[in-house]
Amino acid sequence: MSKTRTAPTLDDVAKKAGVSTATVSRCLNGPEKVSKNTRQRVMEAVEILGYTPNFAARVMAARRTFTIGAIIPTMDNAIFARGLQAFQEELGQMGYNLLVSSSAYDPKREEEQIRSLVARGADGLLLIGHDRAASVYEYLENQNVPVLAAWSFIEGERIPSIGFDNRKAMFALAEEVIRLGHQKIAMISGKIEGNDRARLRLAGLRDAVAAHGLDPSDVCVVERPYGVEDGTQAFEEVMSCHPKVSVVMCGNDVLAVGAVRGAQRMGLKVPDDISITGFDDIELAQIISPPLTTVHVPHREMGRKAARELVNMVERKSTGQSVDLQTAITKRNSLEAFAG
Amino acid sequence: MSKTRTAPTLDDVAKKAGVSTATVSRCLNGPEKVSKNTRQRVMEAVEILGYTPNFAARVMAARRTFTIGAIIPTMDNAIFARGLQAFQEELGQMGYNLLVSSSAYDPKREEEQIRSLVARGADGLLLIGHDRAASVYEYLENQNVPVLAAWSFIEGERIPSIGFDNRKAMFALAEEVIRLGHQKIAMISGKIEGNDRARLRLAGLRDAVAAHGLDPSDVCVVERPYGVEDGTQAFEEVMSCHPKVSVVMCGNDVLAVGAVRGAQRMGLKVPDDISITGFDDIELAQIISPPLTTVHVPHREMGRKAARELVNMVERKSTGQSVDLQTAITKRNSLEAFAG
DNA sequence: TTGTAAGCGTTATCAG
DNA sequence: CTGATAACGCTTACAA
Repeated sequence: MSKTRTAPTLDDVAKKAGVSTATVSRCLNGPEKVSKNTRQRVMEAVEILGYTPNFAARVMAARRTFTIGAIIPTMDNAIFARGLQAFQEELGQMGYNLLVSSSAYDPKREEEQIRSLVARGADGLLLIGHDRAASVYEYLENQNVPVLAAWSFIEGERIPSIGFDNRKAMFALAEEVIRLGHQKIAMISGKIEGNDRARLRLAGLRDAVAAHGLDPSDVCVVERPYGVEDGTQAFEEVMSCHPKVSVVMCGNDVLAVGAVRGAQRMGLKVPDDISITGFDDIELAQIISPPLTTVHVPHREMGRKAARELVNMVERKSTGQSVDLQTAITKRNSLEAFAG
Repeated sequence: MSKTRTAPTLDDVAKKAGVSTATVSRCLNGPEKVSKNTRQRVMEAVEILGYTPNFAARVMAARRTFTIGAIIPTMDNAIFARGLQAFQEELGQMGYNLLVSSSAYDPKREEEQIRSLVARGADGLLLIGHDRAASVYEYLENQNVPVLAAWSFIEGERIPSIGFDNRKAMFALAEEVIRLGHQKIAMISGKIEGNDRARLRLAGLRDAVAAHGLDPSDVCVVERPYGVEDGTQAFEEVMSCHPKVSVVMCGNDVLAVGAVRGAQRMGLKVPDDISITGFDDIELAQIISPPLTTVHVPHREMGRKAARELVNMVERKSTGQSVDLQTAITKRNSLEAFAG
């Protein structure tokens, strides 16, 4: 008779309170639908038993979870942290929970996580960016789950997006760089496969180069996975292959921080000997010295707006409104006029 | 008749394949229990329909989720990121999923999240540290869910822990500080309520001060929520109230980075005018200049070990083994001998 | 206001 | 190897 104890159920509560399960259920969900007396008895029983409703059962019966799933490329750094935090806060205010998974920038993993979150009954999904296999979108449509993309605004994609124009943003920064007299430009980009942000930032740079009569094929591009150390190595590679480069534009601030460290390691002064730019304007960008000239992204606003829009979609109040948030160039000290 | 399409179920698959639901279920779980022919037919149907098993239903029937829940104080910075990443990777290898929530360092929120994760059927829970209301532990025992604490090793607590001795670690760093001739010491601590790591780090500092014949009530302590800017403000406060302080020991690296910036803002050179120490040895510690002297914590090892132990507990192969990981002082440049 | 009972989509037991 | 069928714990008409 050493049966392992099992969590109490609705039934246990009902028995202890001397009512039906339906009544207990009502107490818990819409307390106003139950007389004060019974409610008190029920709540007491709940308290004594330490009852917590079984989520799976509730989901099955109610066909709603009030939870939103989000899949981000990584939680190993700050790029998505701030926006996601705002996303979660806003969701919380609207009575929704957030479930986060990270895909480690791996499309396969992302697909698994999407399926897992959907199977778990997420009422809606937040995804980062647009680049993914068509089959994923088909699956999503089939499952009839509202999905919103963030961190990238692109019109005419299969899902609406609350984000910003990565191409335009990088274009603007590159123009500034060129205006400052730089001609030999290198880029350290994140991995481009399945990553429209990286892809479009590079495209934006090429646009600007071309627009100013320089040769786009002249810009030296190195593609790296994500991480400070990757940035450092990439920087060293760039400088050894192309010593005449006067500015290294990085696909994000983390790579840029790595690049700055690479420069320091090589005994190069930033920005005197070499300019470096970032993208995202995470906290790190101001902390490193020299502080980074970078593209400022309205992370928190994006998170909040995405939360509101996604919930609207879930509640069928919207079919998906995209919004193009404005970015801005934040000038700090890592970029300077070409003195060469 | 504009019925919104609904995700396909086991039943749909069974019909399409011309078999019973039981067979489909077997196909999906233990493929070897089904003849090759039927399996093929079933898989085809699954494919065509784009079927994904409903997680809630599965959980209800199987009474297992193969998911582990973790509640961390914040995802807004790197302190827990690295360890958690390792935790997730290890879980993945063992066939488990991870669900993460963050409590924003709020005990109430943490309790909600615990209940939510348990209700969601988490097979086991990872919590950070030990300080929480007894009622929480009672609830957990009542629910019969294995729980493990991390980031803090304390013997004799209600749950086993895979972590390190925060008190001892800070004691060691403080001894080093004192050995270097510092006598006027200040501490910028994280919020202590419900946070044993913060509490014990402060205690460790006081231990060391007392052990060296200094007056513990002489150390100026300011307690702050978490964040770079909090560290900066705290630093300014400390220096204006206690200008003779020669070293500011911070409860974690984020606060320390803030403190360094505060010093810079006040025109103080670190470490010439003032020494600053951190705790955790996150990536940021090496990036800031001067790089931080801090306590190195074996984040990844902790994450991996915690994953293995928790899964053992879930699978009833262990009743909970604690482990005390070793920390070490990482000497960089933010701490120097007292020159006054 | 409360109770009864029919699902919700799986898995698992037991026959065949 | 396969098929019925009984759980699993909850919500929600529908009745009372």
